[in-house]
Amino acid sequence: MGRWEPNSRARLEQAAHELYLDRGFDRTTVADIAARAGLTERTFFRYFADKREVLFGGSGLLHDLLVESVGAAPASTAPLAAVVTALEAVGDSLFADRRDGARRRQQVIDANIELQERELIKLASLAAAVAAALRRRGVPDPAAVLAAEAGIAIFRTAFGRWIAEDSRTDLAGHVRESLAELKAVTAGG
Amino acid sequence: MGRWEPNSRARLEQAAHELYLDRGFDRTTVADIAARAGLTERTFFRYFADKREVLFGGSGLLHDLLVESVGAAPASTAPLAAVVTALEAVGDSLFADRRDGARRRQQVIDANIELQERELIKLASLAAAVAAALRRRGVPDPAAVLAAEAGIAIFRTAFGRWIAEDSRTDLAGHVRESLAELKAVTAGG
DNA sequence: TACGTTGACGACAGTCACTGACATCGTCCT
DNA sequence: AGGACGATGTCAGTGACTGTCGTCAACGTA
Repeated sequence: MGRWEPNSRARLEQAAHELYLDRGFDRTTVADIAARAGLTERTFFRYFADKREVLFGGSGLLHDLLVESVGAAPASTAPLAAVVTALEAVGDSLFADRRDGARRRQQVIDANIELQERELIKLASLAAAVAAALRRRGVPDPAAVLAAEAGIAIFRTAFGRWIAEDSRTDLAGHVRESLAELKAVTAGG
Repeated sequence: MGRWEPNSRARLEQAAHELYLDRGFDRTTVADIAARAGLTERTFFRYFADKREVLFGGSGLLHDLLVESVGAAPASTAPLAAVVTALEAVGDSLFADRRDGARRRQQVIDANIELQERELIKLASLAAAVAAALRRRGVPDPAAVLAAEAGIAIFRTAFGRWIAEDSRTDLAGHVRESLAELKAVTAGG
């Protein structure tokens, strides 16, 4: 047995989520989080770059899976189709049984501007990574960026509706709907 | 004559821009800025909510003009067309003779992640305002958000290319090009 | 002219996020 | 046994941001 309780990182994450949810993000200090986890402030910052990052630990996984999935599409697939197919697959495999958790997380983020800033930059870096994956498929530059950006916009609106709903529809369905909406909008304008 | 030099806000803005540009954002303290402007740190925070906000003073103007311009389009205009037309008009009238300034500003922002976060949330709030303006025109909700989001994506890529170029093309031209690219991408995928 | 009010700023103390340097002590390896 | 290692604690520091109060010129008003 080690000198300390195991799973420090998970304990910090758990403590932070709980405190953010009931006190709100800006009324919980890092010292609070560390104390609840039975650790010190300094240790918190060894696991998380800053107070916000606790809520975005899963974004790396989404990032990797999305890039991989875009790269794996048949060579003949059109750029936006490759992105949307990747979103459907990854979204379902990653979020299928976690809607309540996602809802709570989003509730915390929606209540705080700094957290929204962090979320936006994560999404922007996701878009950049998808654009790079498209370029590797031979898609030239303005198109690659725009297809990636459009894909992320689709994902955002789809995710929002998936979270807002009570009925048991899947995320992928919302993604397909949002794609259709976007196509209608760009065709008409 | 007042008890102090006039134009405190402008002096702080000037000092901040100069320091951000040559030392970089994170190696200049608010005390530095205030001292160069002949003021105190406390006064800086009376004019700017935080250290980043100094670089985003003009965003309110862009916000208002864009919303007004979207609202002023003929009722028959399609959503995305209204947004893009507004972007062309406002972009030209607001940035026409300020490309060098915009370039320097962007250089500072691109060098610092916190500033990119702030820029992204400004753009997101711009998109939200445009979506609201579209809703006032009777555009239903998924379409309004997607058209606004698409418009902002168009603006971002257009602005990026406008800044990167040396030749004297106008911003509106880049906006039209980006729109065409997006249409091609969404039609194909 | 005297006097009260206001507005812009300074002074000061305090909180909190975040960092660097170093100490501590189980665990593991030889 | 003994030394290297890894996870954590301790401590001191910087800097962003806030609340509170004091100051003083300008301005209006009696």
